[in-house]
Amino acid sequence: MASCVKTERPAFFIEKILELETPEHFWKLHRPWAEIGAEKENVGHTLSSKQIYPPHPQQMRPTCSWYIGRRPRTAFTNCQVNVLETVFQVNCYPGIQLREQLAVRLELEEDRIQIWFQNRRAKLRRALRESRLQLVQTAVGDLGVRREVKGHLDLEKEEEKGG
Amino acid sequence: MASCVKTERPAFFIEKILELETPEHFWKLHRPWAEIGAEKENVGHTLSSKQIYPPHPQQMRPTCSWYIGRRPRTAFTNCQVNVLETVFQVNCYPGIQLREQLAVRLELEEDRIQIWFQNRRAKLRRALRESRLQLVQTAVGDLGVRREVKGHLDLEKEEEKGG
DNA sequence: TTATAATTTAATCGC
DNA sequence: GCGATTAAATTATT
Repeated sequence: MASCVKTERPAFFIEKILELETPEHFWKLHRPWAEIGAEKENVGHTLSSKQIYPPHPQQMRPTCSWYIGRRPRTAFTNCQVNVLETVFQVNCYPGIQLREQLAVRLELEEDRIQIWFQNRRAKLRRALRESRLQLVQTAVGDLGVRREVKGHLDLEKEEEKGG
Repeated sequence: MASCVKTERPAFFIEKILELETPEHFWKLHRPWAEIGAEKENVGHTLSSKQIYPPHPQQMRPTCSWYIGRRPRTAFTNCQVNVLETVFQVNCYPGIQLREQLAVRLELEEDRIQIWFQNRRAKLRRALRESRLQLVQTAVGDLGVRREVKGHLDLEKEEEKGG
């Protein structure tokens, strides 16, 4: 890409820097839920904040995604979603305090709440964008239809003349 | 579901939940992106001039103008990132001079470079913080394991005695 | 397949 | 400059 073409410039300081080896990153971000040995015994009741354990104690295959390092997908209940949606209608930017309260009430981690609102806002933005786009498109379409109609009428006139 | 049972706590009035109590929050409620639907034309995106964005009003919570005026996300090429990472390994606080040089070489604005290094440092800090945390947690976990093991051993002794 | 939870990271805000 | 947070873009799961 253009960004990477070598220029004819004399050696910059950067060139020296760039000649150094690039040791790849050896640390991964810490993913507590990916730790195998760190299961908790009290799986029955959640609300243990920040202490995460494999969601499916049965399957311990190392091929599982939680093993690989991704947090297992949270399945919100209808009820939880209802509450979140209701709050969202009034305040789609809940502060930390509200998020914590929601976390307690819904028995979720505060992180899940925050992510939920982020994704929810993205969804709203997407919807608005699409509806705006559709508005434009229908407007343009209307223009096209009118032109077509006008063309047809003109053509009919011509035909009348010609006939 | 358990998440939704009503608790007996009366002190959970909706105003607090929705953060309506603080007038400061009131004006930021539920009004994102809808107000001014100004779709801006797709910017050239590479070396576009610096001031195409509305200046940020004095105090800005997440509000609509803040969203609308947001700079379109820069998509760095792999090559650009590689160079930046390489430089970062040597100097994660590049001065203005080095940043300008990088900007020229990578065909980016110097601002993008600066932001990149800021974010990169934040990432590094986060990683270090979390790896430290993990160290502590595994240490604590080890303690727990040792206690458990000791308990088991004690129990075995007891059983031996009893049998 | 779609919807959406989760991840990564560029950009923004307040300090 | 840093911490926190956001949006954008993407990945991946159910």
